[in-house]
Amino acid sequence: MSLKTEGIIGQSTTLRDVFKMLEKVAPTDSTVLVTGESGTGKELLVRALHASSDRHDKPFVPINCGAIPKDLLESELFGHEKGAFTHALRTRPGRFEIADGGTIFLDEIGEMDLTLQVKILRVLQEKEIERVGGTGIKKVDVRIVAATNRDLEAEVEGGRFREDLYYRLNVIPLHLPPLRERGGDILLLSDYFLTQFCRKKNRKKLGFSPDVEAVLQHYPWPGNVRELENIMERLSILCDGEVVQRADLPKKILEAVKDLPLSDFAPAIPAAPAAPAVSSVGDFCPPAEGITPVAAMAAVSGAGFAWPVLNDLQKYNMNLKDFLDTIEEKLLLEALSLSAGVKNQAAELLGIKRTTLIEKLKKRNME
Amino acid sequence: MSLKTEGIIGQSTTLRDVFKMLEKVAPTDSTVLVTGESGTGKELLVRALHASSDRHDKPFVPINCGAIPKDLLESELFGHEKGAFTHALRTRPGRFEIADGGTIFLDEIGEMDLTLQVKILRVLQEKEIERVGGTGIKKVDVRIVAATNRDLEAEVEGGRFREDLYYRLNVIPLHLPPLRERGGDILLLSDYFLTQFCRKKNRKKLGFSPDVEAVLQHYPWPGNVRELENIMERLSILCDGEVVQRADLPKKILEAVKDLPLSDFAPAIPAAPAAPAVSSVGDFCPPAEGITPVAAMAAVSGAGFAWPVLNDLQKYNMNLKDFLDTIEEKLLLEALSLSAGVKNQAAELLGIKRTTLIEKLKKRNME
DNA sequence: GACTTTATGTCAGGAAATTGACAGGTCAAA
DNA sequence: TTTGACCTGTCAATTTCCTGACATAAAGTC
Repeated sequence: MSLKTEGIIGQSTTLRDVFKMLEKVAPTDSTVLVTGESGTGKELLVRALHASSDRHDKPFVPINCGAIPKDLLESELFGHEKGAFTHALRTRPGRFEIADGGTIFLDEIGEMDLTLQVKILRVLQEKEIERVGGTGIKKVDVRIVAATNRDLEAEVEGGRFREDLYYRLNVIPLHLPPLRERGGDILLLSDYFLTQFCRKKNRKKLGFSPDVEAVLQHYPWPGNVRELENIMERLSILCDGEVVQRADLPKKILEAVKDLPLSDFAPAIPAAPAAPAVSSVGDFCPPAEGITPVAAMAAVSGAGFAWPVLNDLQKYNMNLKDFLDTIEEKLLLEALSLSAGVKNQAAELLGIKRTTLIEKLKKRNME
Repeated sequence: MSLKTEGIIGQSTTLRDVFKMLEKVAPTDSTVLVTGESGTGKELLVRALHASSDRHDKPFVPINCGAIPKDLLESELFGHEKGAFTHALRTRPGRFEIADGGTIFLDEIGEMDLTLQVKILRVLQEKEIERVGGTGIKKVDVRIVAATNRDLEAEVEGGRFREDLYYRLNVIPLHLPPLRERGGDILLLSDYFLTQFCRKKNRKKLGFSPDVEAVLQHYPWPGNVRELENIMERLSILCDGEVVQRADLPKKILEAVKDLPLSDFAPAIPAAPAAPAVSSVGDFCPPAEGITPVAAMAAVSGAGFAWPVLNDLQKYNMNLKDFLDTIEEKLLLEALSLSAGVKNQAAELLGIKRTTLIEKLKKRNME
């Protein structure tokens, strides 16, 4: 089966195909390795995988291995006992424990330390973990899904990634091609995101004029899905009519496709026949329903994270500054919690200087 | 019927009762007026009302009349034609048009200008609107729900609110008593919010120790539901075990109830028997399901707005500064769009000085 | 004990954000 | 034509924020 799967996934070029495969793979509990450029929506895909698996009502625990300082990552994954290291003030469970019964998503696994790789391997083989400074081992039932935008085979060659771990992870490889190679998906995704944003902003659903569709399909989307999502949000704010016109698109995009004649109405690549959940039946954005492949994506809506809107700000009777300050405070708190109170590490998590963190805390009389 | 409703609503003291009434009122399309202190969850209630009405798949359009500068409010509600006033660069539809078929929620209606009140009255009576500087009138089918924390009768007395509008709005009055008068709801809500936050953070569901329950019920909650929500989020971050202990609570709360003996385990007010959707059956936070009264609330989950978490930040590979900057930029854009490009008004919307807005735009090379 | 690593707080200089004051443009009504 | 009500941008003074440098403490290693 794994061979067959490999073949199909390898050839698939549209999101629909990927999701079809997803449905087959989802219930199997196999380890999955997702590859693809930055911004191709790997997390989106994995969330959909989890949502359509039998584990869907258990935790989905994503962790970005590249974003967490490596000295923190181990205790983050496996937890630690009180006093395991300096300032390990209290015992806290690791992500594997939290994910027990569900799915853990190891994003950017290519960035992971060689020493930690061994421990991941152990979880894969023995299904058990040990906390940092821990006394005993604990059985866990976790499905592991990993993702990377590096070429892992090359990393193995270069000795930066353990070969045995690579083969353990790579049971089911899923490749997410960059958006520019998935012409048929572009309109599907554009419509999906635009609909989402319109709903969030309580706006009428927007449509695309034919030449906008052509432009969207010819633009190379260097930022992949992330960029597309961004553009769609922008349109949901800035576009005035009920149909997005060529002039509404950002200059950057129009520049990039300016060789495309305005009269070129016919989309070069026919749009994949949209699944019902996405096609525009009603005048407004209906709540996502059904469990079709594309709906699986809708089900994980917000996977791209819903950025705050002005309305949220008004709801709390805040001005811009207070609002941003509040968000900042919440993030400070969370970072401190994650690092068990170690300011040094909390600062690193937030990507700010330690002294800056201290200043921010002082300003707020925190701790 | 309206009389009977009034009576029951007037007497109800728990959320369950209010939601029961909601179910009766929701399908009727009557105009509803919600009263209650700031932070009692008026918007939450109204969203639930909309969600359980026949209009649930049409737009729900909230607008905070108090937060929007009054010269903007009219064009915001009714839209405007191109050139209707200085810098009305383009024609844009008003919220009433956007809400067509659905529900519009006029929050803080007590703050509304007398002149605008007349126009609202007209919508109520004639079901038609006219854009600012508009050429013709347009029929709309919108359910109007209003809310205020002022004493509208007193406002009418004082001539600050039109009596005719008051009676038109006040067909079905719903009063949301402050949290401190709804002892039985406190645990229900606490559990609900805590569950929500745990799910968002991929954490195991947390429980309360008996004396924590007692404390929560005795604390006067001056900030009402908003404050409670805030505390629950804090706990979902800071609490380490699987059960919230007395020591986990903020000092402020412990101070306020310090006269309560530690041994007073028995909750003074018995918790309302929790509906299934909220009671903790599984170990983890299951997705909300069902359409019971309390589930109506769960259905509008996120009504309190999901604040960003560290995970979102990592997902975008951003540091704290970039993240906040991005949010800021999105809000700037939206404010500018809402004010049709008038920086003066956009600044007011954001609660910042006009010059500050200009600087921020300049920094980003926007427009 | 010497050395390394990792944590901590303080502080001052420079960078950046915010704001009030100024100067001016446009439009419509008087 | 003048007046008032808007809007606009610029600029310099003030305030706030960020960071690098310094001084120190606790723990582990050789």
